[in-house]
Amino acid sequence: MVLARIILGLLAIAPMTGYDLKRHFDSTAGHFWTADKAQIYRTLAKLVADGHAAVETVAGSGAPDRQEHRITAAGQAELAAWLASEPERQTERDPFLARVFFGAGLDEDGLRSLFAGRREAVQERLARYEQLRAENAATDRGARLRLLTLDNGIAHLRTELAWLDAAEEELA
Amino acid sequence: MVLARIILGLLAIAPMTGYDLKRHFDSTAGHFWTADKAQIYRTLAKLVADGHAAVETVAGSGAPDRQEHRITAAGQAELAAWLASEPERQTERDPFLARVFFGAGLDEDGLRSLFAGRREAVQERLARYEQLRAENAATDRGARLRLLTLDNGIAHLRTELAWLDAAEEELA
DNA sequence: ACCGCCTAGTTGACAAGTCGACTAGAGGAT
DNA sequence: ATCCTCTAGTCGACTTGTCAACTAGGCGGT
Repeated sequence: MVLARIILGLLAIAPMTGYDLKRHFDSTAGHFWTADKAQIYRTLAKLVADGHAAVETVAGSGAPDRQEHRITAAGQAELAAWLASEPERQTERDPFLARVFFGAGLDEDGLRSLFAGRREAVQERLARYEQLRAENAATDRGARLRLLTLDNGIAHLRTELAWLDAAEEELA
Repeated sequence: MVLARIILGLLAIAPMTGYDLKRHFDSTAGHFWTADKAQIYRTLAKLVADGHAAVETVAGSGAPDRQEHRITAAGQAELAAWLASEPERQTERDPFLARVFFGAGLDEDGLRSLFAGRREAVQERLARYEQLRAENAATDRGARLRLLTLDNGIAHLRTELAWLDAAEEELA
């Protein structure tokens, strides 16, 4: 389960609650993984059950109590083993491209709005990533690697925009 | 369920068996969707149950009998409705980038082989896509749209290679 | 004669992910 | 006073996807 390893990785950066993790998946880690909060909490429980993480309840001042999870030595070993293992093969799944692939079933207007919607979504994402990019500096090797993945996202979003330009021109 | 719509779309191009569909997901449609054969057969059964597709057993000459599925009028309507509906938002999930994100947990050699493996996988894919691209001509609007999605894959793979160059140089 | 591969499909057990509802207190706005 | 949002977490039902095993006949090679 990749999610479990990613959570371990995040816990290795700093101890966190499920809520914190969810925010990471919605921001800093969002460009390479997404996760439902129910799934996050269940995975955290499993990590604790497996001895890869430990919980500590921290009384919240004002806010609810926090269930802080921190990675254990066993978790650290597990994370290292995963990093060194054979990468899982990626399963491409892009519903937008699927729609384009069958786009012959749409009229000109339908296609146009399909592309327009994509363009908007991509631009929005790109703006977010560039913002993030500007806010962070590559202080050490870890930060540099994390920024590299963000640069990867940015590069692909730009490629997508360029492809949209070409596609719309070809269909015009 | 996106898979059901994609299968409908493929059946709209030509009647097919589950086996044929699997081959499509492993080749022509592989750059935007993948599917397990068990899932394909179950989805086909559901499409038939919903009246979106009809089965016809064709005696195989030599080979086993073929369960040819063809799209029905109701299926065609369903497909058209999906194409015109709001696109589902994409869930980015890239285990390779996840590994890079936590790459600080790897030594120089580990990182190098991670990138090298990715480069190899990307180059292989790119070669396959370019082969496919060369084999197909844009005869009509449908074919042109299908080729556009392939071009999308090619563009992103090239971007990935360029990013790998930059990343390896930065880490060198 | 036997092995392995291709076509074609089925089944069961599981793993992973999604959705919505629900609890609960604090703080801010109307 | 009431409502909304944020933080924090839990639960159940459900959908989707994955893995491995299994059937079964035909074809080609050794």
